[in-house]
Amino acid sequence: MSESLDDVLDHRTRVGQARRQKMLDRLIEASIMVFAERGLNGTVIDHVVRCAGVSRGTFYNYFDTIEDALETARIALGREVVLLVNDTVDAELPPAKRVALSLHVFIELARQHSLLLEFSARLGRHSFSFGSVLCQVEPGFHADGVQSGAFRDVPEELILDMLEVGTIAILGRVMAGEEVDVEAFVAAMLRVYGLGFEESVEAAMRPDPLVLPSIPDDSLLARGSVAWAKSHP
Amino acid sequence: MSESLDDVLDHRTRVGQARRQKMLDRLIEASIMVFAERGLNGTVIDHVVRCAGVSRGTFYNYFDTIEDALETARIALGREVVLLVNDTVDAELPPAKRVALSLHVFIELARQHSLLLEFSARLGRHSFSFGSVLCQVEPGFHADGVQSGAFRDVPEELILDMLEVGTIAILGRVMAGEEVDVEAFVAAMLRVYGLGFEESVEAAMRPDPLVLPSIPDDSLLARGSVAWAKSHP
Amino acid sequence: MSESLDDVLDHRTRVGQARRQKMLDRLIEASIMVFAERGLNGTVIDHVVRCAGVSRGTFYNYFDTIEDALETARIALGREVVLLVNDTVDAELPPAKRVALSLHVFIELARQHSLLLEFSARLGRHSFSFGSVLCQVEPGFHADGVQSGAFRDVPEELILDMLEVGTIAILGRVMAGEEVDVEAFVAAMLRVYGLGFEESVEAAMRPDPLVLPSIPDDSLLARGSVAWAKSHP
Amino acid sequence: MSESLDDVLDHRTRVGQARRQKMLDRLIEASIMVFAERGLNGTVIDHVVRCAGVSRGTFYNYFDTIEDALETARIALGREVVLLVNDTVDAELPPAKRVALSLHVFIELARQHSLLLEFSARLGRHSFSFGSVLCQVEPGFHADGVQSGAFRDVPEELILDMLEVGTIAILGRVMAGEEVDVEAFVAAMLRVYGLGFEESVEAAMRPDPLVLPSIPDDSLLARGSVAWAKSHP
DNA sequence: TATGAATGAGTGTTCATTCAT
DNA sequence: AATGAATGAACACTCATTCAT
Repeated sequence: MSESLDDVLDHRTRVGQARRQKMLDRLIEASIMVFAERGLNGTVIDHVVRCAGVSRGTFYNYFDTIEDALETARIALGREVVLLVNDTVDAELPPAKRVALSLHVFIELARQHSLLLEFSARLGRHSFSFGSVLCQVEPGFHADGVQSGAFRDVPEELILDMLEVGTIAILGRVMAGEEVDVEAFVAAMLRVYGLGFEESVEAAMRPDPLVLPSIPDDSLLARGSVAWAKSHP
Repeated sequence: MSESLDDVLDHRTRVGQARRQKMLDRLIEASIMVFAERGLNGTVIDHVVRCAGVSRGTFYNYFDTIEDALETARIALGREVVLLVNDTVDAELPPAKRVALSLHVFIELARQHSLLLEFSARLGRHSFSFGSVLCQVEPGFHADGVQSGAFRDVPEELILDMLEVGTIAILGRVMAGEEVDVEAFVAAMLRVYGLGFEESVEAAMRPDPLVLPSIPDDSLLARGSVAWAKSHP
Repeated sequence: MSESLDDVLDHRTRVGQARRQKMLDRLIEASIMVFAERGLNGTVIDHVVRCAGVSRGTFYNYFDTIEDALETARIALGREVVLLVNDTVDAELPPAKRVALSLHVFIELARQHSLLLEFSARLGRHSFSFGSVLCQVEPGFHADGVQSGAFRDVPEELILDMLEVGTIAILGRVMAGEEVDVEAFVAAMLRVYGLGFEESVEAAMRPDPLVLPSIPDDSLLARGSVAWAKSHP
Repeated sequence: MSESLDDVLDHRTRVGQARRQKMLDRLIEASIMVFAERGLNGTVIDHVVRCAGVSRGTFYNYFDTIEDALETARIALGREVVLLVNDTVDAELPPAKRVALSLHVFIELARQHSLLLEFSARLGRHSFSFGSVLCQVEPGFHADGVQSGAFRDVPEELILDMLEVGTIAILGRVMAGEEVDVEAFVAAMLRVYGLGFEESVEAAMRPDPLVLPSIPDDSLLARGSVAWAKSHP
């Protein structure tokens, strides 16, 4: 019936932290949108705070620099994407199929969410990259593939580099509205892994239908896409 | 013994044009150096004019914006590199060998001229790219390769994209001082073209000794490297 | 056995006041330390509250502005120093001796407590001053000295000015780590009072040993010095 | 009848330098006025540029920081004052008389030019000081005085300190509109030098009439005073 | 054509102050 | 009374661009 002092303090602490987290989310969401729209060198702190509808000073309560905001945003968005891709790709598939499917899912995800597409394409290596997504989804994956004979012995950092910059290049073309032969790209990536031509083409085929992960309503991607749609009619 | 008025005017015009060209060269050289050092977003007009030893106003007599200066600089430097690579690579070699050799020459050229290395690696796709070098060296090359069966039928823009961003990624690692397995990279690129693994490894081997083009003393690369060496001891 | 309502309220009031006083002391101590460290224009409210380990808002419950905090701090510290000096200087000594001894004690006190030294030297006339110390220790002292023939008839505010700014200048040199001839300074001050050269030199001699006041453990100076020592190793 | 290229360049150079010097003077004059009005911590770059009627950017073409502007201003104004005082004080006078006269002239100068008064009083030791004026007017002066027996052997830095902070204190009172006994102050300063009381009083007497230096119309002091008068009716 | 001073919009950063909890 | 997040005015500094000489 009556609260102790501790209860009160605890309550305050909890409420305070929740509010803080909420503001942080708001800023992150705004950062993602602005960076997606204007790229790394086109966005300034003012854009972010205006998009978030908060004051200049508030930004500095959460970040030190605009790069810091980007860093935080890309980590948050990257984590979500990793989980989504992870949910979709069956761990039992053979390595080449898994790489191919991951790529297809990631690219299709970007196709369907311009927010993600523009964020990735415009920030390039300053965004989280498909390479890092793959690494986080399955560390040790490349070594296993080599050992099982699915892949050839190609330096891992070379593969990750090519996956990363290759995906960025593809997304750039998608963003530009070009027709893109995604299967050809995926096949090329598999050949970087060491697959032969026919194998690569075979494994790169896109499943039909391509099953996409379901996106929680309160995810950055969902909320961001809604806001994005409003401002990009 | 005496000159006509026309002669005089003509002489003046010629002298004027020569002076203008000289100033332009000076600004281009300065631009290359500054962009190589500070990248796209780190360089401002002041850096260029101070490096060239001219006044602010002069810059605007030759360029509209700093991006304009970069554009001019990359075209000039790109043209030189195209010629150099062209000089070195024997047009009689089989297609895969020619791609491989071009890549080796280009990368080695960059290795030996930090100016070129840093310009390419730091500017990335804002620099001229290896892809465009290859296109200019031999347009129609890819189609011929496909027709002759040397390459498989892979979309040309995909290949050029991968060559471009792949080379940039490799140069980035070289610039960072990392050990880079260039042959593995070249082989991967050849597999993008559709070669099988063994063929790709075979064709990607770097000739020993690798013959580099001789660089004219009055080229941008030569003059720039000298100036570069002075300021980067 | 049971308390009346009045008793309860009274108790609450007393407890509340004690708590308030405690917080005030904490803020004053923090203010002294921060101002000693960063001077008048280098310190902002945040420094004080962080040093005191309280929240921003609390500051405003006790002070209106940062200058207000300084004012309160200097008065509190000034009062302590006055008492300390007063304790040490024998009221029976002849006037010149008393001035000289006060100066020696004050300067030595500052020498031994960097907190006091830096607070005084860095804040200058925004600190409490030796002049005001003397005034509070013995009002009417100057007039008495003149009447008794110990001092000449020199405008009192002139003397206080010179004592104040002179002491600050000396402390500045001490803080800077210079060798300072304190006796020469004291003699000069006595000559401002009107003493002849030889007299001034004679009266300015520092007693050996110089007896310093004992500093209560719960004084600002003692507590501040302990905290100061922790943060200035 | 015709100019050579060299002549043209030379002319341009001279014109350019003259213009630059003029703008510098304008900024210095504005700096002096603003600092005199608002003190060290009250003035910001905007005040100076608005007072000078130029743009923000222009300030940075001449100074790095506001402190830099102050430094430049104090040196310029200090130099003028040194010359003025120097012009007035007869080098043949005995040392004590010279010190006394210098002080009288300086203080009277400040009295008659509020610009100088407020600049000195408000900036305190951040202004040029009387001590430094004296040093520049006659280096070696103190040592000579000691050797000739006019002064006693008192540490020179002590004397300069006292002259400096003492003069500032006096000017502060003058600025505040108080009645100030300047002769008593001068006498006190002479006693710091080691003079006996009667000698000090005798030598400190202000000549009547006190001859002041004539101030050139294009001096900072003259121009500044005119501008000052306009804005301080 | 070359010069370089002047401009001012744009941006980052600080910090006193308010206020809901 | 204590907290600390939010605010926004104030200020420093940069840099592309213009223009008189």
